[in-house]
Amino acid sequence: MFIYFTNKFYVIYLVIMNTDHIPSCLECNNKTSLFCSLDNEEKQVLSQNKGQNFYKKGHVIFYEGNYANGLYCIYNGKVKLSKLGSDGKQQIFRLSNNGDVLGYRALLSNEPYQATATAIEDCYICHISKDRFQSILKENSRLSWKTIQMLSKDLKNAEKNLMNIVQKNVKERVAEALLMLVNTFGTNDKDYSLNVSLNRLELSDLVGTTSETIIRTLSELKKSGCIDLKGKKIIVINPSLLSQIARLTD
Amino acid sequence: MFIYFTNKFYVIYLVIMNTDHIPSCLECNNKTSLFCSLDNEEKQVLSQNKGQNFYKKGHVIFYEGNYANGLYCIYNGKVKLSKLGSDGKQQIFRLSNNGDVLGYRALLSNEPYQATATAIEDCYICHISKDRFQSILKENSRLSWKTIQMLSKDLKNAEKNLMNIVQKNVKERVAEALLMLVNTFGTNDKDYSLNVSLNRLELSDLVGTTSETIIRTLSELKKSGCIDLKGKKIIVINPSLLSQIARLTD
DNA sequence: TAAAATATATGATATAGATCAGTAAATGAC
DNA sequence: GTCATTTACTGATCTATATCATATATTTTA
Repeated sequence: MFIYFTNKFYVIYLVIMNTDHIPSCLECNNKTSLFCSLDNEEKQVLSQNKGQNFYKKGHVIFYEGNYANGLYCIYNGKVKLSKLGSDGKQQIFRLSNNGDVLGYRALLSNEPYQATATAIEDCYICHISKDRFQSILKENSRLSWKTIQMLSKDLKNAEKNLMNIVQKNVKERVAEALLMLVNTFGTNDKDYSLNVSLNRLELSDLVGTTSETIIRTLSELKKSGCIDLKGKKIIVINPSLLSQIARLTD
Repeated sequence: MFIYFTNKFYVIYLVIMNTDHIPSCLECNNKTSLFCSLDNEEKQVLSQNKGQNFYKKGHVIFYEGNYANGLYCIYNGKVKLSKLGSDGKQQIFRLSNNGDVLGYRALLSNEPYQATATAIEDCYICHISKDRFQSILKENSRLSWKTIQMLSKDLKNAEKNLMNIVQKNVKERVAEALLMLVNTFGTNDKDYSLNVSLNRLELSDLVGTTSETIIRTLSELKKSGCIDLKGKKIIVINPSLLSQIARLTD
């Protein structure tokens, strides 16, 4: 249950999936998590002292510069990881979904978070204590292996992003980002629109440009028949044309 | 011994540090390598079937797109890791020095190399077989831990690079790159010039710009008294001014 | 519902840095 | 030492995209 105050009224959100209902790691239904390879006993250990929190859309899970005392694991929801530049402009590094783990890089290298994690929709997120994670990590070679795999994947993506931003123009990058969003979050069953709510500013933070340029580029892509725009909603009509524009096919 | 052919003559390079002289991992004098935490027995295992090769400046150690069947470890020398964009322009991701490990990301995630490794000076590089590395990795939690640390560090750098390229202008990026080069490779004892030989094109590939722009920026930095230029050699005179220009102090 | 606030869209202008073109200097061949 | 090749440098344009300004549409508040 979540109480939300406006100026004169207060509204009680009665959310169907309450934090009380987040199960132990043993019963977690996310099938792609870092911890899926653990056996029941280890999952039990991991679950001890597990924190479970609700984050409303727009709220911050952790801030750049703070120190990690644990690991976040998204039970349900979507999160953006971004870093604020000295000129106030954000850069989004990664978007995370159900089952994804947050803040592990900082925890592993024992440094402050170098990015801020913000809920881009209402989220239920578990918090696993540093000690429990590290004790399992030291003993369990499957978990270290999975951690290594996860880091490798993220490193590869980070290098690919760098490459893209240097070598591709905005239109190509936007096209690629849209395809990534479809891949990561899928589309709405009813109107086939992208299943993430990112506004134009956030899209520009993801692509590394400005909101005006994103807007112009989106309408250009609409004209060429790749996508359709219904208000802030984006519908990918022709993914193969998009991937051609993104130069993913050569 | 290395034989080098020119048009009409052939020259015999008699190199003082011959490949025959690369010791087993047990006697390796690199103190910062990934494998330093291993005990003698494990180092012995690692050394079995170890390949040892000489790479002349400019020669390629492995190519983007090929599959890894092992791990490279620099005994002595300097290497650049770069990726070729579709327009023919390179991007340098990382520069490696004595004791550094190459190609582990591809090995760990069992994917083709996504970057090309090229010697930027004459190198002696060991090659450790995939099997031996992975068998030790599975058993030895200290090695997995160090691997995780290494990946975390690289991931952090990759994200920092992305941030820099989006948020900083060329002058700031050049200043930062020069400081990084001093940090990583140090300076020549005689003339205090940078202890790496990168030409202007390679510098531009590192910073993510063109050689003309690098040249203009270097001469600008020379005018403001940060650096001095002697031919292709670069001498950092005022590092604190450089780090101010790079906006590393705020 | 209307009013206010916020987000999206579009047009005009500015600019960092790429590209093109050519000269000068350094390096290497023999 | 001389010629040839490569690399460094300089100047003149050009262009993608940021920035500024303003209008329109959508969402939120009450």
